[in-house]
Amino acid sequence: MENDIELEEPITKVNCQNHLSSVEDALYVIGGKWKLKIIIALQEHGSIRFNELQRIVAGISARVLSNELKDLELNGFVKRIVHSEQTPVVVEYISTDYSKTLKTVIMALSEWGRTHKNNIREDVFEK
Amino acid sequence: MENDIELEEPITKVNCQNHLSSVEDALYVIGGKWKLKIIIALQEHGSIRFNELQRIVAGISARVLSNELKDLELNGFVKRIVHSEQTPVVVEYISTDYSKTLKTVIMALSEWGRTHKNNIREDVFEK
DNA sequence: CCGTATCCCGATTGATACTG
DNA sequence: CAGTATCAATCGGGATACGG
Repeated sequence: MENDIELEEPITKVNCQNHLSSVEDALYVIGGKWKLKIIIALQEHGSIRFNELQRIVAGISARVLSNELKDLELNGFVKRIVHSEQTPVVVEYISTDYSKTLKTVIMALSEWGRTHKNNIREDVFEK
Repeated sequence: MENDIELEEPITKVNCQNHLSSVEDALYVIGGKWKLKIIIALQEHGSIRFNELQRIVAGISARVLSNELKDLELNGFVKRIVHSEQTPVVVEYISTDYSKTLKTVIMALSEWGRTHKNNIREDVFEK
């Protein structure tokens, strides 16, 4: 990165690396097929049990859901609460305050996905 | 379209399915390890050639980059321009206007990733 | 009911080499 | 330079079965 500095857009190139790096960091934590969907389900349902969650996040298997929940718990998005006083044991999952910081991300993605779907239905494929 | 006042339960469940569905649609197109990063690089560099792009999007292989670019072109995020008058052939990739609609998504993700990284560096893991 | 443990398959990807 | 071809390896994830 030495000789192609044209002084045209020096800041842009820095911004690019910043964005790339930050987006990469974000995707590392919330990327993948399921994580955001689980977070959304958790946020909007308040408290959910395992099987209910599996029903809401359509298509996910118990094994994958279990693994994803562990990941999300480690990263502070989910709290796992065990009611061991009951039998059989009841386990609830709730979203944490930290997961609320994803609100703008989720809104942006949701909004974009919605309009994109409409665009496709209309005429994206006709030039 | 509607007010975002936090209501109680009934609307929430509908919103959940809406969000889940929309986010799913979004991730279908821009999900995965590379797509957003390629879009970012393209947006901020204006016009890039293949090998330059491969350098910027660190870690991507030529094969994967080639496939991703085809996908992105099909979905209207990238335009491929071939200058066949030159030898060897020069190919540039530029981002389309449609990819600009992702601006808020990228900003939200980038911003979140940045603060998340800072949080981790500090004390997220100590309660 | 709430998961975990295996097994296993197909898709994704990295490395390398090669072509126009 | 701009990719493509091929192969090997990895990995996410489904199916199933089982234990607490």
